[in-house]
Amino acid sequence: MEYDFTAIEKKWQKYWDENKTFKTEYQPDKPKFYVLDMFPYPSGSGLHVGHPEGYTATDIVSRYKRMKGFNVLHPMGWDAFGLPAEQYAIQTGTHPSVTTKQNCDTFRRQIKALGLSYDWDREINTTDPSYFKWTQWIFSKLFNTWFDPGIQKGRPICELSIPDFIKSLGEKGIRQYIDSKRLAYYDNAQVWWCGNCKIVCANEEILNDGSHEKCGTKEVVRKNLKQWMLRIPHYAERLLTGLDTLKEWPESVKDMQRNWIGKSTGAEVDFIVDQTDIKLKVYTTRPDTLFGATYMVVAPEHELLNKLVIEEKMAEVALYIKAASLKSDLDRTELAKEKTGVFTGRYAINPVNNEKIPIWVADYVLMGYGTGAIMAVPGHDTRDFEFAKKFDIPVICIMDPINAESGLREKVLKGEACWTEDGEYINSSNSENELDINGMNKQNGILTITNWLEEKNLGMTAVNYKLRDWLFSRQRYWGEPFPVVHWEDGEITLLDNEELPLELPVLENFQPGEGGESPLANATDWLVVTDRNGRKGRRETNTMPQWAGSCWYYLRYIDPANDKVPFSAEKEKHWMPVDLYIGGAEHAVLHLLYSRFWHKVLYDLGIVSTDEPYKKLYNQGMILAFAYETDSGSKVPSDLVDEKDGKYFHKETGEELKQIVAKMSKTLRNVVNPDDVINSYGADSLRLYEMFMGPLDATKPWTENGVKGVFNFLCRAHRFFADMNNISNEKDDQEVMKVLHQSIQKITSDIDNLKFNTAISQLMIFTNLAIKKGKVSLKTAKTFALLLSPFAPHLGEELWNLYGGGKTLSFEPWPQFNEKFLKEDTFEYPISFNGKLRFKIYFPLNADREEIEKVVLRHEKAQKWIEGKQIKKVIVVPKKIVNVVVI
RNA sequence: GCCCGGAUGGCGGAACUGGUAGACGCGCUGGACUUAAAAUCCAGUGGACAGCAAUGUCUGUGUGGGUUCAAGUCCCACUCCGGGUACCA
Repeated sequence: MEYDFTAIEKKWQKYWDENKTFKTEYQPDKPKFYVLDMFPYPSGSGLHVGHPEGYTATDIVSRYKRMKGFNVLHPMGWDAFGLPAEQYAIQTGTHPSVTTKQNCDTFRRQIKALGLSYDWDREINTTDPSYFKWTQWIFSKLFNTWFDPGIQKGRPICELSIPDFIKSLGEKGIRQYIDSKRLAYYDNAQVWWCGNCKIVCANEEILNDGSHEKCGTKEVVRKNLKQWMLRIPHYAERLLTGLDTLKEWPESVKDMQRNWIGKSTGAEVDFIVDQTDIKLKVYTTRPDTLFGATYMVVAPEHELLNKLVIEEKMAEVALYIKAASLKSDLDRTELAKEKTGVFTGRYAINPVNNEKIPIWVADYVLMGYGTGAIMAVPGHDTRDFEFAKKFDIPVICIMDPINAESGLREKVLKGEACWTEDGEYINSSNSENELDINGMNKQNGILTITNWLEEKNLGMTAVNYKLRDWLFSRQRYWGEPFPVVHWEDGEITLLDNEELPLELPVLENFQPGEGGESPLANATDWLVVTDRNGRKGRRETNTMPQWAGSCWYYLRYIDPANDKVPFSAEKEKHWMPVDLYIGGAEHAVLHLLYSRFWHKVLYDLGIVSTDEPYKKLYNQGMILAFAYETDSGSKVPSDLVDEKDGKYFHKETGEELKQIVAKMSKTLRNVVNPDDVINSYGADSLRLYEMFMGPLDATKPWTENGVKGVFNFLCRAHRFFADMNNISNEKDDQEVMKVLHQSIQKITSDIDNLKFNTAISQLMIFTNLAIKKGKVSLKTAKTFALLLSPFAPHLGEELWNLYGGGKTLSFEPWPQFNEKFLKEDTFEYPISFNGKLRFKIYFPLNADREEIEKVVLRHEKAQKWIEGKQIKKVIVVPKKIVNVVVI
């Protein structure tokens, strides 16, 4: 009987589809399990083999949990807004919604061909107005929320109390005050603009060398445009501390988020500017190095800069500011770049010793972090050191690197090298103001000086975060429209909830508007609004970024058809949090941080019931492919490569090539298409292979032979288990029962730990034994079908059906292992001498140490190792090992 | 530079809280079936050495040290590879 995988897979996919086998009903009395995939962007090129990896993993867990009696929520949908469909529209005039629909259809067909147990009735699409209605609704919530730092909580804007001095400013002042507190606000911000494409780009589209990834030109500049921003830094502390509660997240992801949030503790210190009444505030993490400060730097954008500069330096400084403003952030931060700067002609007074230090302007200080001004300590900060060396500014060593190697220590003490580590302070006292930290270490120094600053009212402890406001608008057509009107008098109002969704206008011209505006600027009818009083307004032409839809989609799956509210509160309470979330590591920071941020806001507003959305997170690894390169490192497309005796040669030049592992790419011609794999080996083989390749989180290269290997296993399994001649009425022998129950135990715990590769190897071990035995009982064969089914569901169902098990095995109870079959009464002890294994002896499990020791030492084979030596001791580890130590 | 992660046969990878390294699969070798091949089945397979052989000895988890009766696993130093991030004061 042949393994006709195509027929089997079609048959069961049709069955699941028609019977809605995996439709999830709301059953509050049953334990729930919510398994989520990071939903895909449906690109035009269809599924690649990377997609099924995560999807198969979650599918295995879903099927397993169903059999374990859980009510499983396992949905799929489309993150379908995005640039490619819009660019295609610019080129061809095809509306993005048409392209999007086609792509979704392809993705759905391909995903269904994998036999994944999604509840397709819950399918969502971020471009669907019935979906983005609620994305807009959440935006309104963000707009109408402020963060109360006192209780570290988001609150409705109507609960914001207005200070009296603001009230006295009148309506406009009040409005400005309120706007300055909203989590969503509208303000000038810099964006990337590609002069070649005449389009605004996202940060991630700008490559490290400053070129635009789409067109390759370097005509990318910064432009100042009015933008929507979200005040995510207000939630920095919550987002940070929340990480500690996520016990089932990979440490690496949490570390990346911590780094991204970038909390640092230090002090703000006020410096008086000599001969002025200006106070210059700096932020430093090293207030202990104040005695070593030999100059100060302010960022070119610093608001006090113009007031600071002395007359004679005005022109030079103005020139410098101009030059800096033309540089992109990238130029400014490019490594190995020579530092630049200009002296302002002004001096500041160092509060610890009243010495005058020059104030410079330099673009290595960024306006967006801290106070935009620093005290520079070249002796103990590498950047300041570089700058000081270049401009001949004195370097004072105030910390003796007592543990450094002597040559370096000499240099540091002379100010010829920079030392940033711990040591012992020197030159750090001033008797006039009773400050002395000489001899202390870094930790005490920081503490002492900070206390001193606070006492003297010169500074205070301060905390800073690297996390910046989130630029939340894109100058694009194919995104969620903002439910916003800009009125001619400057007021911004939101649409009423009843007016949502605000749909996109139908356009024929998708070219960007003038001056960096989105194509929506062309939709004049849609754009202009007039209110009841004849006041004219204009809709927002920006749209939301792609992150918006993916920030909350896991909530919509809970109640996808609800048109009254985004989701019912009762159902939300039942299903949340997501129990298992699997996706690529590329979303470790942005998507997961943004999504956590929105969730926390919704939580504060009482809209969701949990503080964190995702209980367990797991990153699947990337699937790579073999590629080939010449000695000089140039890549050779895979179809130009011949293999001979494990070596690789260029088909045309005959040159020997190196096999390397690389990302699949069209240019390397090593892309594997899941459709092809399914046609040749079936979906079960594809699923099984992707899980068998290695640990789920590892990056691993695809090999055709590997697929053949698991295909071969499924053929063997089918040949044996689908042949009723091999299924007997008799009881299985002890060995079969033992391995069967070992398999149940191992596969169960492996699925719980997402170790699918070893679970599959156990299925193979059992199959090998069954084939060797020639017959197994019906009960055992049924158990095997159940164990196999999460991994290879089509074959699992087919066997189950063959054994007369009923309609579908999807809700059959998961097999339980019985300890009694695993019990052994003897153990084969490895006997080692001085740690080296020499031979083995069986002992009954209840044999005591003395007895084992006696038998081992008397054993014939032992004499060889004992002879002429002294037995120092004998170590017996029950059920593990015996080690005889001789000298 | 900084922060993570990794390195085990020809290849992908196993190895519980330190206790028989190399499970399972691929590849390879030999054999059976076949006119032949494919498919299938059986056996072998880290390396070196000795032996006709069963077998035996040595060696072996990136490198160098250490702890331990015992180290792939723990500690210290280093090399290489992958990911993230970068004038964040």
